[in-house]
Amino acid sequence: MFHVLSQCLSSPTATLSQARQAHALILKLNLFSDTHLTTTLLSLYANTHSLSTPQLSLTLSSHLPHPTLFSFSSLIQAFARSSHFPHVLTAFSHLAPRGLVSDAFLLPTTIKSCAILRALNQGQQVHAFALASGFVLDSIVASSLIQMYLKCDRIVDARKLFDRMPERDVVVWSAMIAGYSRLGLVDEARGLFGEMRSCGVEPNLVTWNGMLVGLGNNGLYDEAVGMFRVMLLEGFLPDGSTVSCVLPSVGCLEDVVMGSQVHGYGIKQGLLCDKFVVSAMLDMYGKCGCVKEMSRVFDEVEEVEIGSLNAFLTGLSRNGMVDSALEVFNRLKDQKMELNVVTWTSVIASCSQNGKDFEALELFRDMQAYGVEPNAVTIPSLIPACGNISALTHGKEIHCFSLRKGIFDDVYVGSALIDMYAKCGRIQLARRCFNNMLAPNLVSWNAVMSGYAMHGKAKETMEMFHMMQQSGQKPDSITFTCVLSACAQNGLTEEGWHYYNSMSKEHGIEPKMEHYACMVTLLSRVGKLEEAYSIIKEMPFEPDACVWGALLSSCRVHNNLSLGEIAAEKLFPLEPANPGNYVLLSNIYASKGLWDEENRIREMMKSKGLRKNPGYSWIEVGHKVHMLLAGDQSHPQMKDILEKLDKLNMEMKKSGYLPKTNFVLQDVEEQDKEQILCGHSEKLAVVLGLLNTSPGQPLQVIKNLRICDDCHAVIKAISRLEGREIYIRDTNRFHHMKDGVCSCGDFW
DNA sequence: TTAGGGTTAG
Repeated sequence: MFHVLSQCLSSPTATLSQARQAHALILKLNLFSDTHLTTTLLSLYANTHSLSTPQLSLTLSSHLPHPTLFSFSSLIQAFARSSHFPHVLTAFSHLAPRGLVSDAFLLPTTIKSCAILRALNQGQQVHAFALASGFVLDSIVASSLIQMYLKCDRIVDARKLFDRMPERDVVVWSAMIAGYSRLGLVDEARGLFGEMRSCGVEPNLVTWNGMLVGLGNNGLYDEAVGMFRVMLLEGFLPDGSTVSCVLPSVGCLEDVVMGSQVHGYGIKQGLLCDKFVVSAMLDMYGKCGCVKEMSRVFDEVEEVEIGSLNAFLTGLSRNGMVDSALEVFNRLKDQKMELNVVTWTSVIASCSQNGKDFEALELFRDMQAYGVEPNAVTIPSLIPACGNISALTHGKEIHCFSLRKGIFDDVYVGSALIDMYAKCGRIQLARRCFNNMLAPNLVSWNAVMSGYAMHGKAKETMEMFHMMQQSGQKPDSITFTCVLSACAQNGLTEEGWHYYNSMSKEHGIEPKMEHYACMVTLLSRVGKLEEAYSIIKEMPFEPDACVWGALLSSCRVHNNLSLGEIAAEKLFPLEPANPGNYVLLSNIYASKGLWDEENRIREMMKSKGLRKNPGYSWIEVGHKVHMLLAGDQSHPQMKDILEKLDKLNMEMKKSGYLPKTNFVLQDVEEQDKEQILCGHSEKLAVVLGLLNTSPGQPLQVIKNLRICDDCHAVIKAISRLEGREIYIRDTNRFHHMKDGVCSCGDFW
């Protein structure tokens, strides 16, 4: 019976139910005193993943009265093989109380379990034992300990052990190099690599791979690819690991030639059955913009693996093919493929980055319905969607969600929240998020400054700029875009020039297109149109549409025809299909009563098949975001909206409001002009908000075009008449209206 | 019978 049981339990095909039957038999026949049999039973339980750590402890103490070191060894190896690392540690901890002393062979497996579990404390205990027993002199024990310290981010402890080793083989050198690489300490890794060779130890594939990862992960793409070439020259044959280590760098350099060579090599060596190689290849082609090659790699894969799918989806959306990405995603979801958090996050990010904000919010709900837990990457990928559509309620919910999940000191989440609150009109909340951050980075500083700039708060933007420098954070070119645009919002020419001049002089940052665009806006808005034009003429590179657009738009504000025509002449070829530019020029003609010229531009638009971009606005009421189109009658509450607007108009007229009909630049009767003004989407959205929210509640509206003068005046009046704070975000900035006054001071 | 390396989401 004993023999049969033993054989049955040792069989590699033994199942859980067989283990249970054997267990029952062992109990019945009182065979628990046999160490070998009991150990085999426990190992089988371990392999079938059906024993919890407390159960194990209990079983060990009650049923293994006289175990030997051998029974523990085989048990520990079995647990490690079946990835039951906590069991390894439990079993190891049962040695000492039984008077058993571990041998050198048992230590590496135990230490590795500590490393995998990041169990530093237990690892240190094993280290103490290794020191006391002298096993630390064993090179395999020492390299396990080094690895354990590296996994626990204790590089100094690892290095101490490394330096004390009497002899160092290629394994331990490789481990140290990879450890430094992973922590971003590339100089140290490079140093060790050289030192190793001068000590006469030749690197192997693992050593090279460790270096390649370190270089690539730290942005040293050129050096990574260079090292890869050296490696080939020295006669090393890259394996799958090497290929997936170097491909990310090839992708970041967009080096298609190298990429295709590696691809060819991979095919020849049969490496494309390796999932890491496939996803790295997809990622590389995606980054290089080679959608066709990427799709071919994906199509040729026999079985779609989750990592490759994720790389493929990201590659598609990186190349603007969001719809294709969603189609592939939906198809595989319907085929019941198991999608993970990376897949969901990837499609959420591509939606929120490509104007599919509502879809992003829906995907976030779906992923949870599918039982996939959002993580610290999902949250900052989703938050921009709320900012984009000013969905404050949704944004706050996601903020709460992240707090509930314990994700609050993440710098990406923090920065995304700052941006979201600023875009939803709540600049104070944005600032509070910034103040709560433990370690704001450049992106966080830029987010809060861009928030202030967007709200026209130049003083606060400049204050933050100085605080940032005091904190030791260096500005980048985006920081200056924020500062300059804040100056432009407020017509602060002197300050604008000061910061503009300091860019290259004090910070070594050369002005880019957007900085010129800010300066042109700043100068031209305050009426210094000629000065703005001189800046354009002195630019060291060809101005783009933003620069000319800024000039044309100010020419429209100041009705400057001659410069407006110059700007338009440059702008039209750059953006032949942008109706806004034609509208600006035709409006300048209209404002001067030059109806023939105005007509000519309208005809030009018509012949190009262009129509004026329809104006629309969004407003969030409760959980629903409503979209209103200018002049659109389809909203179910439209009758009530127009009635309310009529009433408000009457009240405004009583208090002296005159419709600013010069902003209806069409050759129509005054009465009709007034009618057209009433249909502007931002007004409709504000009134919809008034009708559906309780008195005193603030309203926020976003508009896809710039707010017109009349809407600005009317909504200011509404804020006073109705006692509401109203936030309007147009393409340019925020208008915070309260008690009949706007935060922009009527300058925009 | 024990030690070292890899891809994909912000």
